[in-house]
Amino acid sequence: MQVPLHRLREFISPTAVELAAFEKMRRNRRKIARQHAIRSQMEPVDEVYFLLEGWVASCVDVADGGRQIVKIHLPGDLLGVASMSLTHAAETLLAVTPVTVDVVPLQGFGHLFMHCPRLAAAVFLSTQQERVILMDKLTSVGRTGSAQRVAAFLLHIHERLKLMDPALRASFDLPLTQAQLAEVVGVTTVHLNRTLRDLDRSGMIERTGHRITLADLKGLRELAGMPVRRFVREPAWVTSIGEQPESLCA
Amino acid sequence: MQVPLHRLREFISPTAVELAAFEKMRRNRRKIARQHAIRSQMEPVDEVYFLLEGWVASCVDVADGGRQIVKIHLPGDLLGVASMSLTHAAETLLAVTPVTVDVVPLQGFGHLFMHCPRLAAAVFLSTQQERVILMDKLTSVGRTGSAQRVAAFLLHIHERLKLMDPALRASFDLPLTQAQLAEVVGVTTVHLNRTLRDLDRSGMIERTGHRITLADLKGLRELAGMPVRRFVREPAWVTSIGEQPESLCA
DNA sequence: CGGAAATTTGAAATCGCTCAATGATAGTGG
DNA sequence: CCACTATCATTGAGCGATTTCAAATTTCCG
Repeated sequence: MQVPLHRLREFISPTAVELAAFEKMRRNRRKIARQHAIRSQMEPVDEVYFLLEGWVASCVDVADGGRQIVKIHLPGDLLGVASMSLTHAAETLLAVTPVTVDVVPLQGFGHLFMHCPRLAAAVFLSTQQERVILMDKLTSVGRTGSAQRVAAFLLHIHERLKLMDPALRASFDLPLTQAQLAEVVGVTTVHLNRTLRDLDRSGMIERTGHRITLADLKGLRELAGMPVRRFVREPAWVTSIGEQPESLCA
Repeated sequence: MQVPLHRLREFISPTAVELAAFEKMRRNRRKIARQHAIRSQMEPVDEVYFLLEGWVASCVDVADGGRQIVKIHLPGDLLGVASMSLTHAAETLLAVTPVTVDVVPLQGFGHLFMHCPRLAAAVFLSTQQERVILMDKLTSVGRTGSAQRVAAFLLHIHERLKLMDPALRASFDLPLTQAQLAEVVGVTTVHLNRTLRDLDRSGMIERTGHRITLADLKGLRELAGMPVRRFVREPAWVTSIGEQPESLCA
């Protein structure tokens, strides 16, 4: 299987040794059927997951029975990392499509983090990126209407799919049900449906089954109104240990 | 000045050497007047900030002129860390009260991160905690009404103030204007005002100027409907380097 | 082919927004 | 210390966006 390592290479260029260490961290492979949970909210946290194939929704339940999808994960993502700060998982990891993950025991992750500073920095930067994405999402949901939220989400997913496949055009498969899409953007299923219809009729998107075409990228970006984010590459502070051998806190 | 280090001690118990290294990281002290920006959105990122005194709002602007407050920072917080993944800042750091910060150059932060693995792990866990808080916030804003959101926010701030001062009772000063509170919970100023009035009339909170009393904690928690989060202490994977001397990725 | 899940539409009710105006409060300079 | 001014808090009324409830249609899967 082709291992999707593009997320690992997004902020630094790992050495062969580092890549090998990362590979060694992955343990049992696990396959999960569509609509099944990889790990449920409130379960004790003792592992994270490396997503090889499929789409995963990260869901937070609320008392009144509803739930919010706070993140759609694509291959290459590490799942469940935020819950490492908790004794019990913050989120349910739900397989939106058939999914393949590698299980990463916390011990393995921790060992890597403590002994491979550049990889630790790469993971750290990746999670700060997730934080920025969450901030933008919160802004989108808190301050804009449903059409703008849908536009923002479609553009976001499109960007991330392009990171996996730079040849990707304006069309892509969106394997989410409308109910799930509604949970992502924070509206009702009914209202989401109408919003999609309106975007379709206005010519900004086209739909054929679960295939979406972003027909008017510029218009969608204007509509969404979200700031453009440019991520860093190899920031100066991520030094190789060789450059500064002595440890401050041994 | 009393340095608020409770956030640093939340996940691990730092050694004297580690504390000293953390102290050395802080540089110029800077004072910022109420309603002034510490650092504005879109500015190049070359430092983060350690908040000593005062409250800071982390704001994301949208194209239509509105903005979302994605985080209220209290003393002890590191500000601007999420933007380390970007070339230009994601958020404006706005002083809600008169504020004192220490400037931390990225180089200094990076040096600490690369050479003090346990401190790096502590900072990492702190930022994963922030991610969980953002996920919960997104859920609150995406799936619940204004009264529930206000309840969730007040409870959250109350918890965090108690972390600073364990003796704190049900009353506290909330130095935010209603306009800012509205930007926090994602509603209009007008609607926020009515929501506060309703919570007040229903007896769940009391207000005297900027002093808030959470008169019915249980009722507020039930109303907010957010899951309870318990954070880890000294997780097993955070080892001292002495225990595992050889580096995997030197 | 049959049944379940997903999509789509209508109509009425509710929540939150906009616009507009009035009171209260706090900070500032004389 | 007071007057002045700007900011902040509060309320009303009407409008618009979104939800809720209910039902019909389509698609998907076994």
